[in-house]
Amino acid sequence: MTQPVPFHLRDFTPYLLNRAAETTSLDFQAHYKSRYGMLRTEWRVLFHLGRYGPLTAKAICDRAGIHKTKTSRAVTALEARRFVTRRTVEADRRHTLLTLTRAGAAVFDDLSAAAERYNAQLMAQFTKEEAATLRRVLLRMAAMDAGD
Amino acid sequence: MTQPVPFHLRDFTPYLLNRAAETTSLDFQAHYKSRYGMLRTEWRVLFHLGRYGPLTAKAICDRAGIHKTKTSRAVTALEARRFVTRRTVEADRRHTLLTLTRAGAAVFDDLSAAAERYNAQLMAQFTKEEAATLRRVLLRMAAMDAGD
DNA sequence: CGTTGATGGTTACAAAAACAACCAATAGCG
DNA sequence: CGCTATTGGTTGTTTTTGTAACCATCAACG
Repeated sequence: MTQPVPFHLRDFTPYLLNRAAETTSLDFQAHYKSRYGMLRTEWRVLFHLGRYGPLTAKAICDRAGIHKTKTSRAVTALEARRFVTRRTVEADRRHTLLTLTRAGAAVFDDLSAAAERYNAQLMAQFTKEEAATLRRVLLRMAAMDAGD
Repeated sequence: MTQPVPFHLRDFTPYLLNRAAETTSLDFQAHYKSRYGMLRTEWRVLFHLGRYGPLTAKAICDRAGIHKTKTSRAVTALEARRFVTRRTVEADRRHTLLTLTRAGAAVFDDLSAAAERYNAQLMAQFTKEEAATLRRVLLRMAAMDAGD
């Protein structure tokens, strides 16, 4: 019972997205993995903290779409490397505010610059219109209408 | 040392790709996971076999970009559920040719139809041009110029 | 106030993936 | 032939992730 016009895997968007995501992430991984021994989740958390200021773990979860256990472990690892510090919010002792240390901020500067360069180089092969369309479509698909 | 014009995570393509890939994959996962208890890799392997005929494990690895250990284990699982059969190629006994059973083919038909529907629904919110651009850009990024 | 229910966050355990070592079969070459 | 290198594939072991249960703190309502 094969379909009349079987559709190719190349036309299945989730598959394409996964392949492209994997390829580009693996490429960029070299930066944070070899230089700083970080995992992807740790890099994401670090980026959020560096870019969007001190945040609670919950805020990172919401903005970055990372599960709270993953975030918790990433923060533990980042803290062990002395890239972030935790501080309990006295007004509501359930929250802990996360801040980058000076060392963490330096890593963020280095990596975010590398990310920007990588991104520029990656997108250089496409036209402005293609890049704009890609961004718009992906944002919509990821339901990233607000925040990140 | 914050950058003069810090760039947003929303502009970092690998991040967007990961978010979109995760969102769509999680959506579609419901189909093969709840109905057939399959894992993503298993679904991918099954799809390749259903769509592109009997293949060796190596061929699947190359075409689908899946590591050989993952493929091996996926095949073992699919065989246990009697969705595929292995047959050693006598001309070169290192190869084993994988084929879908009737049951496996039925699952493929069901799931590929579901995939096509899901994809159509996902892309319905975009214009033809957007969809075409997305496909072209993703194929290029994933370096999927040949095969899948 | 006191009890119930959220909420932010961590920890314990199970599932899956990454990585490396391994085995059997074959190709290539002296 | 016989030795070494390569190839297709599997298995073992360690990391990483997912899932669920848990703890502490606070909000809300009687």
